[in-house]
Amino acid sequence: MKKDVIIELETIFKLLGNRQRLTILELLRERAYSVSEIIAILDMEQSAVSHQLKLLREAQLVQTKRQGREILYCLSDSHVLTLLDNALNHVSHVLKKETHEEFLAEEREKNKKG
Amino acid sequence: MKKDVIIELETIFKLLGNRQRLTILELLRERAYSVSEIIAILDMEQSAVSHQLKLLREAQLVQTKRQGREILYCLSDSHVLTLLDNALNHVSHVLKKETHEEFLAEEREKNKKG
DNA sequence: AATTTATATGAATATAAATTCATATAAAGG
DNA sequence: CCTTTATATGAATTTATATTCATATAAATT
Repeated sequence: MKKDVIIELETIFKLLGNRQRLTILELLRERAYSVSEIIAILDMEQSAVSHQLKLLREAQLVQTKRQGREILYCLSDSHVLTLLDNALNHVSHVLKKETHEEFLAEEREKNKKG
Repeated sequence: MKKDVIIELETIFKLLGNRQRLTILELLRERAYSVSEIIAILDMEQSAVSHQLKLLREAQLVQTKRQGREILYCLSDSHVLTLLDNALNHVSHVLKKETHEEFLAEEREKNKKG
């Protein structure tokens, strides 16, 4: 695989690897929301949300359009949705076996014994 | 979406959001490789590879089995492959429009003017 | 059982990313 | 055109992640 593709993959996964951004994307699955709505619904700091949205925008994961005073954010395309869904598949698969929490608990046990 | 699912998603995407780990996973798509093979092929530090493999193992993205002196690593399941493929779809979609590099160049231009 | 080879781990340091705070911009409404 | 409201940005700080180095472990070979 070419290096620039790896870099692009890294970029997009890095973006998705953040709770705040995931939560925002998850919200935007539903419909478009304005920044202030996002802030209110997800109870996050204005500046933090704005910074995160900027990153998502730059990576073309979300799009904006102005509506009066507000700026509406929505998902750019269905690829992102598919990506999230597939990740969910994997996650539920992993969760069925054992949760990350259980795993970490086991690790702690091992360390005590060892 | 439940919080623990978001956390799991975060965990997996965070893992995938790293060039070294992506490159390792990409290699393991082909077949199983021993740690020393991975080190040689990808020209990475032994310790770095070992640390990354540990993370991938803990997240159940890869599995191991001993073969004589060596330890073979392979992908755990097809979910990971699907995930990578979907991400690639998105990436090629984004790359068609414009590369990240071009985008950043544009941003720089904007900043000069503004 | 001592040595070699392959891999893993811990801890320190370096680097990158997130958060916060202050401030800027830009459109809308008076 | 001045003020308010909504959002964005820059820079400093905090926090998380990666890298490196030294060392540990564990199986295989002698």
